[in-house]
Amino acid sequence: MSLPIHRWFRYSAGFAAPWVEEVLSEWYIQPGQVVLDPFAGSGTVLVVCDSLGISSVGVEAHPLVARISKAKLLWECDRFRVGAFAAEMLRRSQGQKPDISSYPSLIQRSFATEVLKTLDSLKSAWLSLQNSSPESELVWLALTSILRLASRAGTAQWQYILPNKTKRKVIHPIEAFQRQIETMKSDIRWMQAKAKRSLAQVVTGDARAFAESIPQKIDAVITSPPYANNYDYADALRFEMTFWGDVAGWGDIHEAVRRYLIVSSSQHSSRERLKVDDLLESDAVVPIRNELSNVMGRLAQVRETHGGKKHYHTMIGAYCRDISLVLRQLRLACKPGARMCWVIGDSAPYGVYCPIEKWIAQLALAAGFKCYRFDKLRDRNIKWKNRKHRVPLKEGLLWIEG
DNA sequence: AGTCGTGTACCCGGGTCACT
DNA sequence: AGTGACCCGGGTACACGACT
Repeated sequence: MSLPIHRWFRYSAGFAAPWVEEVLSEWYIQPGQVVLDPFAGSGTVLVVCDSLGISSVGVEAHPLVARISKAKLLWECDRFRVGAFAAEMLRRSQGQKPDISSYPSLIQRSFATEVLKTLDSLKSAWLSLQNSSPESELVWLALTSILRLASRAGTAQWQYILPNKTKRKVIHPIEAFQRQIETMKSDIRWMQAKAKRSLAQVVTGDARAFAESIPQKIDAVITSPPYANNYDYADALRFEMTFWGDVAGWGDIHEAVRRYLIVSSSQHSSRERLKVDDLLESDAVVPIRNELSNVMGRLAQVRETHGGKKHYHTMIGAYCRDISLVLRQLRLACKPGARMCWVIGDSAPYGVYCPIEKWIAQLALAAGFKCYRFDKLRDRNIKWKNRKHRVPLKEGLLWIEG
């Protein structure tokens, strides 16, 4: 998070930019070739590619995350215009009459009254100035990125907002905003010294159905899908989306975000009332049907012994189905002989082990890729004493070719 | 050089309430 | 009283930087 441009928005996902650079170098990816990330997130792969003069495409289903990555790729703009836009916005915010009464309780509870008034004035000023220019979007990003710094609410592990917990270090919104603008101006200058223009394209779309929307044929893929049962990505930016009025409460999140994401959380599968039989009948899961059916059956049994009745049994089925659909899209989008690197982790909801890397590999072969190799990076589920089960988990790199 | 505050791709749910 | 959707986290340990 300390690298230029990458630091414009803290998003709890992804991999390190230097590692992406290493992989591209190992593969001898050259300018003229095209790199794809179907789970682009805040755009780390795309920013690295830009810095190397390599064309890239990112697909991101989360509308706000996609907007953030698009903004990060506006680094070729005039940094003085960014500064001028921000200055005008600050000036105009002075004259605003803030009205914070209509903010949902999540926002009300997360900020001191005066802080929220200041943020509301900044927001109103931005809304009155906004246009389609790069500086408009970059200043939007600046304001979006400082919301948590200015919030008194605790940021839980994995960046869930905990409005009932408070944190000590709260930065004044104006100060945070100005600092962010300066950082962005400085990073724009840094990047413009490295590269002439952005060669990246972000598609706000569903990874399960993107192939038709990108004209280029892909040489290489670097990506990391959501891990099964690791995190509800639709919840990740609920705080920011609520501030901007994109959603009013938890209930809107599914409609606004989650239904576009691949199924990886029980919140998703329970909301969609998925059926075991429908999932197992999907031809996308044929290559792993026996083992998947076995695991789903065990999960369905085990859940009866738990109080919460989480829908892990359908979650895992839908996860495999969706990953399979993504792999098919990748086969359509990639050139023959393309290389892929997937950063993946396995999972064991209710202690029932799901061999995710094995399943993804088998689904990749069925989708038409030729071969694979898995390199374990580290063990997981070893760190805590209070973990719910003792099933060893891991994270690693799945290299796929063909 | 200790202490404190804070964040971390931890891994995993449960509580509650409206509605049958 | 049973169910499930919505809402909101738990409990833990370690690294690291800021502050005594």
